[in-house]
Amino acid sequence: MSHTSGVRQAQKQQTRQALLDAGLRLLERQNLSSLGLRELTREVGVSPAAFYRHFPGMADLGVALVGESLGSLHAVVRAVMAESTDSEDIIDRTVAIIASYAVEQRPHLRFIARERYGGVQAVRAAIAAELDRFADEVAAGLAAQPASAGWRPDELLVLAQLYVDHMVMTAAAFLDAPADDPTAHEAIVRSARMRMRIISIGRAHWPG
Amino acid sequence: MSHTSGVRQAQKQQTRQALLDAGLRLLERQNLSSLGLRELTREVGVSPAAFYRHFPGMADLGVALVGESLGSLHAVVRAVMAESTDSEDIIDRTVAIIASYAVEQRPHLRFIARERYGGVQAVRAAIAAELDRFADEVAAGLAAQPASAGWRPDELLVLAQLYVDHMVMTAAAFLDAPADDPTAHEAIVRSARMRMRIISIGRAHWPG
DNA sequence: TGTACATCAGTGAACGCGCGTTCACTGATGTAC
DNA sequence: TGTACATCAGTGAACGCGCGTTCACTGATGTAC
Repeated sequence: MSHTSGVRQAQKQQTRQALLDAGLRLLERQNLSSLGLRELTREVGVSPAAFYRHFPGMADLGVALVGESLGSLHAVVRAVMAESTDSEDIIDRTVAIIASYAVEQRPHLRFIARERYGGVQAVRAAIAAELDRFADEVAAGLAAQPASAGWRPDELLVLAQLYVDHMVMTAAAFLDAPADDPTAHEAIVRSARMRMRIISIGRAHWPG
Repeated sequence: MSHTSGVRQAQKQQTRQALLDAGLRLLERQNLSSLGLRELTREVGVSPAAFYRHFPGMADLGVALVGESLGSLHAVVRAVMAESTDSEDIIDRTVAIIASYAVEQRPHLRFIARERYGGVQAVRAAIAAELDRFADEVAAGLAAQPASAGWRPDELLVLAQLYVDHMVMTAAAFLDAPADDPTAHEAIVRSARMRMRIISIGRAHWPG
C-alpha cells in the first residue's frame, strides 16, 4: 500500500478537516486576522501545538478555506455556460445557483466576502486568482455564443468580469439578509434577475 | 463665548483627529478587529488611557472613519447627477471622480472595502447605511431624467443600486492595482467606462 | 486685571489574562524481516 | 504470524510578551466674581 493511505493518514486528514470546519464556524463572526490559534484548537479539542502539524500558520489555513469555498464552483460555472441556450434561461439558472449556494454554503460565502479585501495578503491573492479564473471561464463560454460575434477578446473579458462581479455582489446581498427570511430572499432574487437582464440587454445592443 | 470653542476644545479635537488619522494609516495593512488600542495610541504618541477620552471603543472609531470616508461624497454624487446632461457625459464624469477619489483617498477607500463585510457589526451597518443613501440619491437623480419615463420607483432603485455597486467595484479595482502604475490605472478606467456603457444601453432598451 | 475654584484631557503605573511558539515526550500506526 | 525498530500526530508544560482596562493623579484651560 502507498504511504498516502492507511489509518494514520485518515486520522490526520480528519483533524485537518476539523480545523477547517471549526475555522469556518468561528470566521462567521470575525476576520481571519483576529482568529486566534488557541481559540481554534480549543474549538476543535486538540492542543495548540497540534495546529502546526497541519498548517505553518493561519494564513495557510485561510488559503485552504478559499480552495474549499470556491474550488467546487468552477465545474458548476462551466456546466451552466455550456448547456444554456438562450439568455433568459441562463439568467434564471445562474441566479438560482447563487441563491442555493448562498443558503447552503453561507459560512463559506461569508468567509470569501470578508477576506476578499481583508488583512491577509495570501488569502486576498488566492481569492483574486479564483475570481479571475471564473472570469476566464465565463469569457470562454460567452465567446462560444452567437451573440458574441464581433466582440474582441478583451471586450468579452470585461463583460465576463461584469457578470462575475455581479454574481459576487448578489451572493453578498444574501449575506446581508437574515438566513430565514423568504421575503427578503425573493426580493434579492428578483433584483438580481433584473440587473442581469439589464446587462444582457446592454450586451445585445452593444455598442449602442 | 460658547463652551464648545476655546483652546481646550481645539486641542481635544486635534488628538481625536490624530487618532483617526493614525487608525486609517494602520488599517491599510490590517482589519479593524485586529487593530490594537495600544498599537494605535503608540502611533499617535499618547497614553493608552487617553483613547477613552475620545471613543468608548474601537468600533466607535470605526464608525467615525466611515463618516469621514463617505460623508463628503454625497454632495459630489448629487452634483454629478444634477448637472449632467447626456449619458456619455455622466459616465465619463463618474469614472473620473471615482478614479481621483481612489488615488487621493486611497486609505479611506481601502478601509471601506475591508470593513464592508468585516468582523465589526456596527461598522458594517454604518457602511451599508451610507451606500443605501447613495442608492437613494442616484435613484432620485435618475427619476428626474426623461429616460426614466415608464420606470416604476422600485425598478429605478434596482438600477440605482446597480450603478452604486458598480462604482464601489470600480473603486475596489483601483485598490488591487499598484498606486503608481498609470497603465493599470488606465485599463481600469477603460473597463469601468465600458461596463457603465453596457448598463446604460441596457437601461435605454429596457425591458428589451 | 487679579484671584480662587472648577473642569477635564492626558498620564503612568498596575492588574490579570490569553496569546503564539518551542520542546521533549508518548503511544498508536507502519514497516522490515 | 511474530518481533523489533521507525515514524509521526498529538500532548502538556513552559516561556516571555503585549494586550485592554482601571484608577488616582496632574496641570493647563475655563469661569465666576
